[in-house]
Amino acid sequence: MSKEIISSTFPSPQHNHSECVDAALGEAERLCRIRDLRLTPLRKRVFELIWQSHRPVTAYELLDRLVQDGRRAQAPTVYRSLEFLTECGLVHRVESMNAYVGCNQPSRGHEVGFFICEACGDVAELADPALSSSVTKGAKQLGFTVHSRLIEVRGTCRACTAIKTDDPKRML
Amino acid sequence: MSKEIISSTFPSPQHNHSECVDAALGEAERLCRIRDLRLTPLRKRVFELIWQSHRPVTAYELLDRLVQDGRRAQAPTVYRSLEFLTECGLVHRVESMNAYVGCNQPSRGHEVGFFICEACGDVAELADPALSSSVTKGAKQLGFTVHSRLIEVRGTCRACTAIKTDDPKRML
DNA sequence: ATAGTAATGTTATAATATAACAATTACTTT
DNA sequence: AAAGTAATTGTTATATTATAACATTACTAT
Ligand SMILES: [Zn+2]
Ligand SMILES: [Zn+2]
Ligand SMILES: [Zn+2]
Ligand SMILES: [Zn+2]
Repeated sequence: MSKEIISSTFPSPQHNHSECVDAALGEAERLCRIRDLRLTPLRKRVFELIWQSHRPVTAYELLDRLVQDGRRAQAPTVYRSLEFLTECGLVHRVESMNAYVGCNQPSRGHEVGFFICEACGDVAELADPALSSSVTKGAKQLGFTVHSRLIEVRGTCRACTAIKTDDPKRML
Repeated sequence: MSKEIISSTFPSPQHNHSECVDAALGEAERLCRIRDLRLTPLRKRVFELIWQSHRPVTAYELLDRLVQDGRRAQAPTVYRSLEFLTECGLVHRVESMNAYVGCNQPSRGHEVGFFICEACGDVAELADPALSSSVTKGAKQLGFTVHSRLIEVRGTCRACTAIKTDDPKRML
């Protein structure tokens, strides 16, 4: 049984995003139930806000939206929720952006890489064993024991390559 | 002619670091001369400070040292020098640490990955075509055009694995 | 109900980074 | 050399990202 390449493709521009949100929320609730983790209303709301798009969102953007909700939120509120969500694997931090994006396959423990479109800002997540093993091989040369990997690739997604016009959803 | 794996090994704990500094400085001056870039006294000093170890150093640590030198430096002074040094490839930014480390092979354009020892803090740089091509392959699956890659691997270097004692140079 | 734990609220501040404009220095042209 | 120009650095202020510390509230378990 060969290892599988698990990838979230980039969402097509016309896709029905509410399905993404529903799926992510359902999966999050299921996982938290199984693992006996508490997806409180606040944490759930932060998770929903992160899933409002496939673009990473910053902590302070989330804070603004919580305040718009009518909550009396402050920075620590957001950072605590983000800590919870990233620790249980529901959300990933994109280091090169200081921002957070929903995980597409939280139920599988995986070494992910991110592909970040510089035209539309969307991120796809790729768990490719070949990529992991390349890292491991590189490490071996150095006599280095790998604990964790961070891979963030910047470029242009298929859709944005297709529309060569200057009408991206957002410039980074 | 097969592509070469270019790697800076982790420095041995007893290595003569002043040789690293001399080599880096010499190379920096050579490159700047060739490319007609201005390695001013300030920039050179920042570069030297970065090379005081193989550990990434933050902008504000550099600022402190400049002030210790007797300069009237402020944050923008440091960030401007860092911008110059990173843009001409003499220094790399380690995104996951908000810190900066000297480049070991600035004369070659390369897609580098960083291996960061969590025990001693030292960083090695690896330019492995196999790693780059794994990224490219992953991208191809997604229909993604790669502009740049960021790879930061955390773990334990050979020396720190060897000394299982709790006497690392520095804990991260 | 009461005690204990986890989560959230609240205030303050640390750490990282940049904008804007002034002064100085270095380079070019005369 | 002097003047003009561009690049660099100085300076002040502020934006952005993140955490520490302690108070309060909500949930659990006896
Ligand atoms: Zn979607
Ligand atoms: Zn795109
Ligand atoms: Zn050295
Ligand atoms: Zn080490």
